[in-house]
Amino acid sequence: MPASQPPVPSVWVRQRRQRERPALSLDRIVSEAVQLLDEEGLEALSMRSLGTRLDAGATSLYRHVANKDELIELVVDEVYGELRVPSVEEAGGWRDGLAASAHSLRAVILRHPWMASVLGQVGLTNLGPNVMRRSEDLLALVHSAGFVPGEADRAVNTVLAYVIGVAISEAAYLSTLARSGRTEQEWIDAVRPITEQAFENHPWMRAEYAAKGSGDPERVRDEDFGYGLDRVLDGLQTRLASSAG
Amino acid sequence: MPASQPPVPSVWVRQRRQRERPALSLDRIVSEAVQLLDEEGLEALSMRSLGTRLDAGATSLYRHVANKDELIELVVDEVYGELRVPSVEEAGGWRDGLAASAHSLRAVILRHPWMASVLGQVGLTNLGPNVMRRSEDLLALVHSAGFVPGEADRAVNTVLAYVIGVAISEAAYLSTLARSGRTEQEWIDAVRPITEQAFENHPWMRAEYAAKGSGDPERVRDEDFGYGLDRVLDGLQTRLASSAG
DNA sequence: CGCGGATGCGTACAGTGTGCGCTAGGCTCG
DNA sequence: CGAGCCTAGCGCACACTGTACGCATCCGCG
Repeated sequence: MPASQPPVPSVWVRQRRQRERPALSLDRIVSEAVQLLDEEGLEALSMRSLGTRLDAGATSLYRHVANKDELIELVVDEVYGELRVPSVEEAGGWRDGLAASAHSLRAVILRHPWMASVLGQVGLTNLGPNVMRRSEDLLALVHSAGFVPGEADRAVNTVLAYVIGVAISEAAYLSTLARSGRTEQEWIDAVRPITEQAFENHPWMRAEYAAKGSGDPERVRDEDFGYGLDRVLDGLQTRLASSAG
Repeated sequence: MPASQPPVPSVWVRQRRQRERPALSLDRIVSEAVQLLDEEGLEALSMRSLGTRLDAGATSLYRHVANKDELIELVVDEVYGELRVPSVEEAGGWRDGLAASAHSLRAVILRHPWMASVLGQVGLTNLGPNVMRRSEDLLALVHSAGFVPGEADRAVNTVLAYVIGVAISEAAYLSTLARSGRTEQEWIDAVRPITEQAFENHPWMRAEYAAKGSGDPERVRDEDFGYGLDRVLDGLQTRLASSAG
């Protein structure tokens, strides 16, 4: 018998059933990971910190997850589950349905800004069960609009790509903002001199900057997003009209 | 005098001017970092590995760069410098000019697939000198189309968001493909049974999959990208027509 | 010739993902 | 009821990360 012994070898001392919380499980791991990411951001997620939150050792997680990358794939799919895709009937038309889905996806990503840093790392996002469900619903939506198989997924992907492109930039901005610990207004004030100096030789940018004015930044982002989304949906509608005629 | 001495204290032994390569400089650091990233991917970039490539110690880099995040900001801006934005005259119209810029941006990101993982982390991409130059050119382009200040940047951002959304997904896919060490066809064959089983309860997805057929995957991606880009540009054109009328 | 500022580097520290082999509890089979 | 196995969990160890600190060296100036 090796040298290590419990301090006092007695039944009364031996700690039994110390886990009052339910045992480790994939679900518990994934949902705790999402919470940790939401609260403390991507770089705060380590196997050790996640283990601690679950009253477990770091390496215990590896009984349920092959490695950290796999954990992240699971987390991404979990979050995609929050996406809401209405049926044509609920939405009252394919266009409103697509618009609602787009707004929902943007909201999901902004609710979990770390998604921005992670979306570019995950290869086969498309195979997760939640992602597949939502994709199926989106395809049904655009099919009802009149897009035929072979074109329907192109239509869906056009909208998704736009939303992801916008949301990733926004999320990256909001993440650095959060890390800075300042309010958005403080941040803007701090950056203003730098940007204005950078506009020195860029008259068009200065003009845009001036035209945008000093409204509520969040409202500006919302409206900018809506503007582009309308253009994308217009483009799809044009396509439908011309191929139907 | 402390204990450490050169092995043989003599002028003839002392190594002098051992650096034949030019001294460390920001430019050299950034461009070597881009090369390293292109050749070995994002997770191969460490301060130590980059230092070694430059015949320098890891910590020497910190004389030129505040930290790794700043290095990455610089690298991103450097790569954005590869973007080509034609003038209206060169392109023969705003629409072709925007399309060419979009194709160029996609090509840049696919040439440097690690950009996908990094775009979501970099906050103020917009302040880099190269990014600002390209943005200014893009604004000039859409202004020539008839977009007024306050709307021009929305038009530009709509296109950019679409391109970034598409390219990020593609780049993430291509990165995992590269890491797998297989050819794309091998990869597709390996994944096929999984996807087909996943399509079990997803008839629309199966229909799309079938309609897409088994063409050259790269060509399919190119055409898919072109399809969405046409829709986005259509949407912008519609907007121009209606606001002009 | 001397000196001061810039540049590079060696060491060190805290923290990372994860492979390996042990332990102990719950299950099944005799 | 007992024996054995299966598995979840854990402690340790390893190679590696970003980077703070202080010393050594060099270049250009007076």
